Amino acid sequence: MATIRDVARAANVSIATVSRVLNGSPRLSEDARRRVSRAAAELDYWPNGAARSLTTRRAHAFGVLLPDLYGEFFSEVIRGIDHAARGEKFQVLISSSHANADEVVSAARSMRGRVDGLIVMAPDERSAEALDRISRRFPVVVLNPGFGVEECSTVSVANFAGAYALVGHLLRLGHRTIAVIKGPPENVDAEERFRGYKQALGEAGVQPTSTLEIQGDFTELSGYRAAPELIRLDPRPSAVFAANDCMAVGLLSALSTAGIKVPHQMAVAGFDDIAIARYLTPPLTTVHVDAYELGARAVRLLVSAKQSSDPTLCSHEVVPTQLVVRRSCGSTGPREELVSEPARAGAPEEGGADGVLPHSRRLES
Amino acid sequence: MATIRDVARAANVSIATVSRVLNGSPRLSEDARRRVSRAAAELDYWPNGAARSLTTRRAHAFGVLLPDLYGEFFSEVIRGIDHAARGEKFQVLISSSHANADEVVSAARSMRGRVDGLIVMAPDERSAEALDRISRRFPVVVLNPGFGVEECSTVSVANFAGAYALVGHLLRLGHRTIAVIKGPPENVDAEERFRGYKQALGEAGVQPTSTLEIQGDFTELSGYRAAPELIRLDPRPSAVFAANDCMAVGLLSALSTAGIKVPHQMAVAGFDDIAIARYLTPPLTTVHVDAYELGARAVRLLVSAKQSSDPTLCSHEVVPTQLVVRRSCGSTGPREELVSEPARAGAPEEGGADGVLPHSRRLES
DNA sequence: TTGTAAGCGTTATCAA
DNA sequence: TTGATAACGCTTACAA
Repeated sequence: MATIRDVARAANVSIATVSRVLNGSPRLSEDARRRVSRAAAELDYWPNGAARSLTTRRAHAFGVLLPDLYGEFFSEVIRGIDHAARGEKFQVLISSSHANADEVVSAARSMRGRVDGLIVMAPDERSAEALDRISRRFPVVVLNPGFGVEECSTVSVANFAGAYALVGHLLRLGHRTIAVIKGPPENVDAEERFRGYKQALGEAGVQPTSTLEIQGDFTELSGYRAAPELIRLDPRPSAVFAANDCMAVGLLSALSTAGIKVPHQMAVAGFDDIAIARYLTPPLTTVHVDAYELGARAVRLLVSAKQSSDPTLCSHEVVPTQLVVRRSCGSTGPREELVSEPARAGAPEEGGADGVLPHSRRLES
Repeated sequence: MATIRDVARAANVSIATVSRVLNGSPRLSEDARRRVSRAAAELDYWPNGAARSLTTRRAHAFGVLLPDLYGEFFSEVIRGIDHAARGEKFQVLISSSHANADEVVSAARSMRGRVDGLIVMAPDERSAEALDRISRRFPVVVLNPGFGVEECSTVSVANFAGAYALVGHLLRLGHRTIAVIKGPPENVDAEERFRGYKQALGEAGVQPTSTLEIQGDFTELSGYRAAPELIRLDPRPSAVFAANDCMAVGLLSALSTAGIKVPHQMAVAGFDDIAIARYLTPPLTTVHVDAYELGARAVRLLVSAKQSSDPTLCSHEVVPTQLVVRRSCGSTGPREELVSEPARAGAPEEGGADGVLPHSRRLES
């Protein structure tokens, strides 16, 4: 493989000149420029990125550390990151499946010298110390941390506000006995969504009832299993808020088997707005989480941190969620205004598929 | 940031010794080992990857070049790659949204020195020359190439076999007038699926009828628009093979609106087995494409190429597809044996969601 | 068993 | 405007 030395030799100049030409430095004779360009093209010279980043101390790359890569959420986050990074001419180094804080640190460690910054999604609440260690060496943006993060920037999902808005919607539809299927106990998203639920009920003057709070774990199965419990309740809830769409899917399936009509006998709402939500029977009212935006903002934060005068300064952003009203909760008196969903950010135009898809209404929260 | 020199100074040894200890070289005094480990820990020394790969000439990373990152297919490919790479202690450098061959080459170029091999999905058929250029500098595995690739290894999806098996299934169900909604004209997956369709019909002695071959473009909308055409046909087809699931979704939606019962009045089948396929009404019979495996195999190929005696030797693998029988095509006489779907490779256990999901039958092809 | 020193392929700082 | 040459931080002969 040709190196800068080979090009220099072929062009009959020094390696310094080759470097200058290739990096577009001013103050170069047209002659040198021509000779170097020609030699580089002839040898099909590809500069070595490792050598370059060793001297310049920048890698033109971001690292991404995730607990998992499974499911739409993570793939959308990645897509947002990739897209934004590409716009900034940065590459993306991915490392996923980190089950605990130690793995995150070791992955970050192995990226030393290869990335200019890190986007991290912490696997659990005990990662605070890990983040601290990492952020001493890299600019770091933490995605949706579930704990207080001081030393680095964060981008979070508006879980609380989303749940609050959704339950508010249910209340406005006239529901007063609203059950909830909670997410896993230690999960921060789950906790925030539950807080939003409580808050909305509290403000509406609805008494909290612990029997209406069913423990789930974000799986379809746990939603399925919640059904008999819900049906048995007295008074039976007229609406159920599943803390994520997967559980709503399981619940709908079980209710359908049990012959309970949705939304007439029981309204069902979810959270996340996964792809299948609109194809369910009935289409699921839920809260849209913009994972793409989460990733894209993280990149922007990282870029602006590098350019700012005080790189240690950190900001905390919250990506808003959107209430997506479909048919699983019925409608308020008069027919609702139907608004088609906007295309996903950065998604390829799907040629007016709007005409095909179930309509829905969106409200930012 | 501490460098190897700082560690050497603190441990009172030479940098060579530090390097040896950190890389686990044998023939070292316990004393040196202890002192170096201690100093490294104390300084929280993180080796510089760029420097390391500059000297060792290996980066412990693979590059991934994709046309897009949108949709389940690509995210599953990435997941397969990431998972397999992690098993081999390799990192993954991603670059997507390449619209043409030039962009692919320039992305590959920018990865020089930073990766040990490349997994490439070519954006179009004119990429052959680009691949040639790239494979002169890296070991390359091409994902699902639509053209003959000699100079590097490939992993492909069994599009032909999948379509052949699916149409065979329709024929066995007694269908003789089977329409097809084709994919975009230049698309290789689309072509292969169409070939499989033709072949199956041909072998069954069914005359090809050009009016049964409707042009689509893989979008939901094109499937939707195919419906009136199909309904108007005389004789009306008793089954339709949509060359991908998106088009099947659009078609189902249109047929439902038109009041045509699926599968009784018209059977519908798709290809890809996207996540929503099993949630459609009725659940869609389709062909499962294992994108995860596609990615994972690419990594394995790359790894084995590096270890083989002749790294220029290349192999061509085909990932089999699976016929997934759900309810959109009806059933053969006696009730079909119902077999639940296996978990996705490498996916987290979803705790027996089998009980919740629509059942389906799978056959490898 | 350890240290010295020569790279790896760039960029950047001097002089010229 | 150009060319030597010294970094950058590491690994690895080769010597000791």
